Amino acid sequence: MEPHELEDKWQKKWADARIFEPDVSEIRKFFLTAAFPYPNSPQHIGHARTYTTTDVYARFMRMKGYNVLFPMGFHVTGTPVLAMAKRIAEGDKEIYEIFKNIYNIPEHMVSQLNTPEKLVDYFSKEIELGMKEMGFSIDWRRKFYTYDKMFNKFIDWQFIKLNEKGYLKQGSHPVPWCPKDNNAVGSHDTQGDVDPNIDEYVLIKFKFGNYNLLTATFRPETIYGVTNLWVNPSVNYVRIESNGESYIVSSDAAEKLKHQMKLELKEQVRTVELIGKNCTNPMTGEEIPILPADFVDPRNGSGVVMSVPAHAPYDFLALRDLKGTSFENYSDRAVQVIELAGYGKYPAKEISEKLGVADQKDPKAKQATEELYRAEAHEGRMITGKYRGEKALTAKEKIKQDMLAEGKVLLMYDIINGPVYCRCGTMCVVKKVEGQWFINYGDEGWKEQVKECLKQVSIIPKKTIVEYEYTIDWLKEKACVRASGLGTPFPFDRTQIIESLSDSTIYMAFYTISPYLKEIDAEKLYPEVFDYLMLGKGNAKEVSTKFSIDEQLLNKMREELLYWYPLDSRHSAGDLIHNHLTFFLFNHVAIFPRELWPKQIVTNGFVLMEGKKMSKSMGNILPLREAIRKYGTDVVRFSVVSGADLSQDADFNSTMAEGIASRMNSIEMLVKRCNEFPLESNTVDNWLLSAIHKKVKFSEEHYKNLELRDIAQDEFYGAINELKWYLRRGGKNRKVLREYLEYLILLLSPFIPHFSEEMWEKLGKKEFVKDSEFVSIAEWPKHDEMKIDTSADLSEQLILNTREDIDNIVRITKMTPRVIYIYCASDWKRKLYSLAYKEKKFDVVMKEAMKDDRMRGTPKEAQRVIEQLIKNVNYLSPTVLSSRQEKEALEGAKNFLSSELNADVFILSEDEAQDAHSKKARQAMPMKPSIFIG
RNA sequence: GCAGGGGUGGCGGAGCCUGGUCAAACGCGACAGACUCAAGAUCUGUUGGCUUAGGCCUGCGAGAGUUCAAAUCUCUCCCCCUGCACCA
Repeated sequence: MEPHELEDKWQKKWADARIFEPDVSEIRKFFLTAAFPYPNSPQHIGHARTYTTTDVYARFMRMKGYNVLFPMGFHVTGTPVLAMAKRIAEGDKEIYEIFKNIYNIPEHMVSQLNTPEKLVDYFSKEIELGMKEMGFSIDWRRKFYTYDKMFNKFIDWQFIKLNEKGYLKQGSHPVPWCPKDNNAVGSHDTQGDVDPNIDEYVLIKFKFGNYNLLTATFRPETIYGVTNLWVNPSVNYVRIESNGESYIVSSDAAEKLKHQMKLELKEQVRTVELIGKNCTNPMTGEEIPILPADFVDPRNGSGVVMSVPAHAPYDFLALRDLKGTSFENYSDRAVQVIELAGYGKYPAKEISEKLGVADQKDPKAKQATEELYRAEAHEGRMITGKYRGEKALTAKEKIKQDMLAEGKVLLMYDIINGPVYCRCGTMCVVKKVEGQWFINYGDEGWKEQVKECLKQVSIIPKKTIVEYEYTIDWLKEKACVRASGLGTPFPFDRTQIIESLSDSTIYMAFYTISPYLKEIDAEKLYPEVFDYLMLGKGNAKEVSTKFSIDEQLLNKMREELLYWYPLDSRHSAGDLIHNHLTFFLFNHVAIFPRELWPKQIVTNGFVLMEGKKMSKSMGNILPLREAIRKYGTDVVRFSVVSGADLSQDADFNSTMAEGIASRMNSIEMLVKRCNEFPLESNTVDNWLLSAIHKKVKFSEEHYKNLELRDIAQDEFYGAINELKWYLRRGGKNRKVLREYLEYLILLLSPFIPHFSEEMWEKLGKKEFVKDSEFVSIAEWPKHDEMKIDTSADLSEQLILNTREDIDNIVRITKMTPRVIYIYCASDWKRKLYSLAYKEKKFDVVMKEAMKDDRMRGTPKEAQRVIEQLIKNVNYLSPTVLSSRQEKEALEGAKNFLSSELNADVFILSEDEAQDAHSKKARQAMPMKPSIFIG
């Protein structure tokens, strides 16, 4: 059967039997969720990693006997789809190209996706189909969209709760802004998808007559070393008035400052009115000149720069460049502010000369600046001013605060990776938004509780715990609303929309009640209703009467929540630790009682495509549904989760995918043929049974810890190799094979469920494990300790070693063996082996050995054997076969060896060796028989 | 800068927490052989160097140390990747 027929067949059967639609029951539950998708593009194989990991886990837990709930919804909050719909409506070429070439959506379809709703509808359906084709065991009855009315009411309630706790606050906040669109811009709003980076300049007021020149700097601590100011003669400067004061800045800066403070634009100021005149350093009171420099960029900061030639290479260079002009007499002045090991009094000069920087236009000036700034900030110490002796970095902050308090400076935000342009073509600025709402993740008491919570959450992989700890410490106020976007209006200012990372923190609880909420008019979902449903406040009767909602329904929902919550496992890619997953903890701690806090978080790495990161620009995105069509669901499932350890990136490539398919094929052949095998037993039978029971024994732990890669290695690739070896060794026992396969299919079922169902069906009535209509809900097998057979394992190991040794000899001697004698070591050597394993010391073993009559007879030989054993004392295994067992094992493999090597094989014990062989035979050691090739 | 993750055979990638069975799992690639008219697929073997008896040597970013013994532990250094927010 074609993979796709097979997939359809089982997906349909599962759906018909509703085996993934759990309800409240007596059975112990397991509730797990994966981060829901944002439907602004088709999902690719990378998205499938998290969901497949979750699904494998869900399927495993289901087989372990849990009532498992794995729901899914769609996150349609925020601005990207808005921006996308707008671009489509406007006929933006670039987006049409992306849709056509990368998403494979025909052009006539694209033009219809011109509203956010249509886009969401299109992509969410596409994604849902993909998830269904992947065979994810999702309960689709619980699906919702975050712009559903009922969800809005839920989020409304959440924010009312946060406010009650005092976790919401208002303040001002700088955001990247498009002055034309009058809107905040994210990376998806900018040309080339650039993410604007905002940094803070300190604007220092230098008194100039009745005005102030405003210089912009990142290094206010160098104020003590200012020798002059710089203005660019070819730039337009203007006078502005704000807060009763008058300032001079570049006209570009004035435009930007408009968005950050109230100001009036006054007259132009010609640079000739400035250059050569003096102004006053507000810190030192010193009079300093205003000089011309070309490096000053009017678009950066204020367009006026303070010159600190001792520490700023540009300033030193610009001064030096004045030589030969009328300002020549200013050209060699420097005041040292910071002391730095390895530098003298004039670090900027020293580094510029060291690097051979020609002038202020030389690109090397930038390098010199970066190098010196880094060193000084990190290791430099103040040698002047109030904070003399302190580190430059700490002094910087203190000096800034002091001057702020004294009214000597203003602050200005600027985009430091600019200029960044909005898609509309306008250059973005920074706007200081007043009255911005925040969730105060900086609240110390809250942080403490979250840390408490973290202690009781099982974090997988363990090593990511530090990242959560770090994030909890580092989080501060998080702006939680935006002026536009899809989602829930903010309850305390309905003109604002709650942004997407803030409305997705406790939605897991919503799944428990979402199917029932659909029966209620959303308008009735007042906060008190959720108080009851989520927190058990009040009682169903009251709520029912007050809001005319069916009491039974309320009880039912409360019951669902209490049954499913807390969440047993949360899954996402590792990049969300720094925001979503930590917010998730914060919000649960804030809103829910301790017993409903999450139990586990699992994060995973990404998927690479043929070794490279998938990206639109590389054009190497493999859409999930295309991958399914090409390789089949189970192959895709297997590839994305088994290619790497959980936290590492997995590589998807076609050779690997084909390899998986061909191995599945091998298993299928055996399943089909296994009943044709005779019942003939062979010494290798016990080994195969031992192997499968070991797998059963150890795979459970791997599944629990989501060590999916190990499962793939041991249970899939390992099984193939074992089966191959079994057949090669002449194994052909129908029962043994069936037993192996029945267990194996159970172990593989969470990974490759469609294939497993088919094999489960093909195997027919089970003879060794408990049967079930679907392997997907079959009982997880238990191993039989009795069948784990150490001596069978050792025997097989012995045969393998012997085979390899013979190969080695043949290869080195280049002879064609016609007859092979294998001599097994005597039992007295095995006694020494066990002694050596136990005692590990030569003299102890030797002493013990001499108590034995046989060995006392030939002390030299005993000594030689002990020496050898002690030499490799750490390689010895705890148990060892007896001479008889060894001979039996080899005897059982005689035909195998004989036919593989095309030679007559004789198995003897070393005592039976004669003549020329006897010397060689004496070298036999336990588990390493001596070999004589003739 | 801060935080996190890495540097292992031609490549991907285990192992390193709990030092010895590590010339290093597993896979890919390459080479040789079988099958085939041939190619592909498949199967068998080889794939650091030396070696006519299962052995020896060199090796896991660089350097130093601890140890009988280090890819594995400690220290120093170099290099690479990711994140740093209001954005899903």
